[in-house]
Amino acid sequence: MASLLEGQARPIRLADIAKAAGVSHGTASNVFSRPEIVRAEVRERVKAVAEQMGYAGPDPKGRLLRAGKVNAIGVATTEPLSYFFDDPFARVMMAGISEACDATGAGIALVSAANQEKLAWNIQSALVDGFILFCIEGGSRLVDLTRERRLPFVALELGFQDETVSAIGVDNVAGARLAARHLAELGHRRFAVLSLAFADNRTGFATPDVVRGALYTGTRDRLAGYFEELARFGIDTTKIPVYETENEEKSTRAGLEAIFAKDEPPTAILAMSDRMALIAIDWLKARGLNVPGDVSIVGFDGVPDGALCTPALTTIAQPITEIGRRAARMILDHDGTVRRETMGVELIVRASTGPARKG
Amino acid sequence: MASLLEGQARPIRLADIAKAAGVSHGTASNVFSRPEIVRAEVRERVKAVAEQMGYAGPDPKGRLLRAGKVNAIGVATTEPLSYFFDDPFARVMMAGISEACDATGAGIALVSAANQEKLAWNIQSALVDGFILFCIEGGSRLVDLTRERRLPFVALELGFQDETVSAIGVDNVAGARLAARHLAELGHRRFAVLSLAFADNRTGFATPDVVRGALYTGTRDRLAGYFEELARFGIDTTKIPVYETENEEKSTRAGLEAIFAKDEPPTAILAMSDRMALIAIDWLKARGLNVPGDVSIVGFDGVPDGALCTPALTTIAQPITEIGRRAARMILDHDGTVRRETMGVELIVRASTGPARKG
DNA sequence: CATTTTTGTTGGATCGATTCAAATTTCAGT
DNA sequence: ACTGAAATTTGAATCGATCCAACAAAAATG
Repeated sequence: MASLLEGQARPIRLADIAKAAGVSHGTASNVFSRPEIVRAEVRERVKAVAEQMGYAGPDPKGRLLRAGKVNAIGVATTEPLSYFFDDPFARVMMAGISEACDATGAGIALVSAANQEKLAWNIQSALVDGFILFCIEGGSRLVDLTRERRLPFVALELGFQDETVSAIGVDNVAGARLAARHLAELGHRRFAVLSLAFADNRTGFATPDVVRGALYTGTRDRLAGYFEELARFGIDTTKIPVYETENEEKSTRAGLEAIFAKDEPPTAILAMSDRMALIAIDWLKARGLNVPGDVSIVGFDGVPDGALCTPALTTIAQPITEIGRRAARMILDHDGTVRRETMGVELIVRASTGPARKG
Repeated sequence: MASLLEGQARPIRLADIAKAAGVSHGTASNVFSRPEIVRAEVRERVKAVAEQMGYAGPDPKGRLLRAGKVNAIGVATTEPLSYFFDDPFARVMMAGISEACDATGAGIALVSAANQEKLAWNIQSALVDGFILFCIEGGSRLVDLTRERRLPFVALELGFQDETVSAIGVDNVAGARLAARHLAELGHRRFAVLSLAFADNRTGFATPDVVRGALYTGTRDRLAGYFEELARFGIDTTKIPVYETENEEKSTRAGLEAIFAKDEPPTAILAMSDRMALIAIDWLKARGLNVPGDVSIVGFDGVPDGALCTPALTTIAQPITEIGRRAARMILDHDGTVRRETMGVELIVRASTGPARKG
């Protein structure tokens, strides 16, 4: 008899408990979700029955459907899932998001995908109340996909002209100017820029055309900031090589090779990310060049790793954790409005920059 | 008229589309989930209606309830959520889990909680098909809580006697012996152990009583391994100080203070985690002691940071990524059986260990 | 004792989809 | 034109809970 029931292996539902305890659905539900409104005697009886039947407690699946809210926010990127645990920038950002979620008891669902179809499916089927989008490469596609879900979402890095999407980013122009001025004031006159992409899947030296047609306005703004400030020091910015990388090892090294193959190698490098800056330091050291003796470098982002490497990296620090916190809160207490926030940045002078060599 | 409808702001459901397009629920559903079985003409009509009405696509909440499967695995810990992004061990483990999830298209939900009640609630209400448990502190409570969900789960670090829970861990005894032998063969005779906790919330020197009554068998096994091997070299293990820490900065430093305040300070430290070992290196350097000149250290875990610090850490490496992968797969293709896997470990000799000082 | 309040319980409606057996339509073959 | 098989479509049942208006019983009030 018992074996017959066990053979079923059907999980026990709230309705089963109600029937067995001789109460209604409603009362059984109350025993678990609002026990205080149920008479003690009944409550105990139902609980006992539940215990004895091996009831696992109200299944969140059912509750969820009824409630409409999942109480979790999705964090999505086009990179593989491990990106969240590998990339220093992402990690600090996630710490901020975690903090806000911890505070309100919300969960975090990581969404990503190796390929395009899976990305679409994962976005479509993620059980979340909203999304935070890491817009790195292929960001525009990610935004389009997410928009179709008609859930609140925030894009990190407001690299989109599209004013209809909520976004949090930093003042790229101001940050870039800070970096450029710092180097110019140290006497540098020959520059090179390690740039992020201006559009999807680009790499190599960027022409003015490319810059003008930039899809990623974040990249464009940083370059504009560099150039504006350098121009104020009377530097001819049209001569400055700008190399687009994929913000990873290989293309960054290729960029450095190309830049230092030129006739007049730079004495200062403006890198649009700490990642590239760190790779550059490594590359220069391996080439026997001294940082900052021969070449100075300024990064962008302010990831913790920058403080630990040798020499420690001078950089433009974003308030990464705070951005994460705000992004999470934007989703958590979403009020239907589009928000676009721009955060300030800060120049942190460490050991990777120094006075330009005389001569 | 339109304004009246819009005022409702009720999200459009599949049923609305079906009605508007003049087809049944079933057909409308098929248009989205199995488009190939619907006649092209009908399919296009329904899609057009959906598009025009601004339908966001089938809501995963409904689908989920019906399907029963969430297609996501929960990773839980008693630490705050940011633990997953801060702790190097956790990060490598997550990379492994991510890999397995990416491969099958499953999602990852991070579960954690600042306080006990929230932990319970978060575990109870997490929308997942199973759990991977990071059993650090308070692991037993986490296991109890999870068991109540009656979902498949795996404990990482099989630190539980309880043979009824699935777990993946390493051969702690063998690993510890490897570490101890390495130091003994280098001529060391005076040791100290930086230990993980033997039970919840413990810290300070551990007495044999404490060790015998260990709740965490993982810790007990490592210590047993150290002692067994050292005994083979004729070392009196009863004299070896064993200090339990919370595996973080403060208590580890306190442990080092206490250990080096003793009459005959050790020339070799056996640390049960790389984290503690790294902190120890730092502490020793600040104290003017040379590693490995004055004191040798062996860690346990094999986190990437260990390779980067100075001096690079000699350690017992666990196949962390592989453990993560397996744990995820155990949940993903769960067959109802209890699995307990023990993985091998490896001694990685780097620069933090050297011959014992003469005299 | 009749009447109002308070407290506890009930059962049906609902959340938003998927599924499947049965009904219907389409179509090839004669 | 007719038949049987194949291709589509239908509509009710289901997933597992919560909510709420209505009702019943008990307690408080006049």
